[in-house]
Amino acid sequence: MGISLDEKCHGMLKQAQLYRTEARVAVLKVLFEAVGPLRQDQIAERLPDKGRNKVTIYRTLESLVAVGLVHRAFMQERAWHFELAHHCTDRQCHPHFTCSNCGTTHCLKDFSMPMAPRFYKGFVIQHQQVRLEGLCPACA
Amino acid sequence: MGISLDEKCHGMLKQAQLYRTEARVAVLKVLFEAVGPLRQDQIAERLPDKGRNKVTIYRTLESLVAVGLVHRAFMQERAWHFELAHHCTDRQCHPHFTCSNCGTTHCLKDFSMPMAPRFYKGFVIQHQQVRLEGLCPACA
DNA sequence: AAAAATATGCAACTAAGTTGCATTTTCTGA
DNA sequence: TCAGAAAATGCAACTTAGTTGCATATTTTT
Repeated sequence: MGISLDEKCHGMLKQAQLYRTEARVAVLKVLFEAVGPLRQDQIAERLPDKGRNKVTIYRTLESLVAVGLVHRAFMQERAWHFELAHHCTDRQCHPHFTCSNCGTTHCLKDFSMPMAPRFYKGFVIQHQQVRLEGLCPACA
Repeated sequence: MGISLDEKCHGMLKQAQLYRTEARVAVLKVLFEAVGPLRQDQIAERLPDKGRNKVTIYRTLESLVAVGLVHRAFMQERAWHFELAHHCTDRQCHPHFTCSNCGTTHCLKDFSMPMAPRFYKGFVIQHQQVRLEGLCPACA
């Protein structure tokens, strides 16, 4: 048996040299359990402390993004979506798949998208992000 | 010598069965001349009629998006960015490149990104969108 | 040229996110 | 182990990006 989710979150915060606050641990745990990127309000409703102020949640996310533990995912919906960065490499974030039928978004964590070349007409390509659309297994 | 930009825009609107209004023609022309996706306010300031209401611009863009002449681009920013759809195929929008140094975004119109497979673990992949980051020719 | 269809502008509104500031919590080191 | 420094939290007020309802104006159709 490995370490608990709590311990894992504590370790991540320690390593990032961030204060271990209730809000940070709780937000990390929510993101660990999510199947796809979440908005602030979706995170809020999954938090144990229901009355948590939205400013705190935004600032918590901001601090986690700043140290690279969390990413802001695509924003096709007018709101930021947050997710753990642990399945992303330096050169590529894991791709996201959005079902055009049911609308849900999945992280394709173990899918490896072909990479763009490193150079193109004077552009130096360092990082790529991919968004896929189609039908999810449930709707296909 | 080919047809003028005006005539081109008129033709596009006719084909899409949209009324040919000053706002639509002007917005299309702005998008034709842009080097990358633009926000509503960036479009507004490039319009000949400076006092054009933002609601009109949004509704104009909405109608152009509805008929497929314009796309909302895949960007990492809080505001929507619009661009002509004429370099996109059914399976893929042309990729966007954002320079991490100067911040400008370029449409890589003739760049052909490798495609994702059509099927993956039960997902049917119909469309892909790619965002690249790195250094643009001017900053590299 | 009149009627029908559609687009425009205004004011007021909403959703998502941000800022300033006073208070509370977390960490550090004597 | 506790005092003080550093950082996080909550509140209220604000900003930005986009939307809605409705009266008026423009475009197309007949």
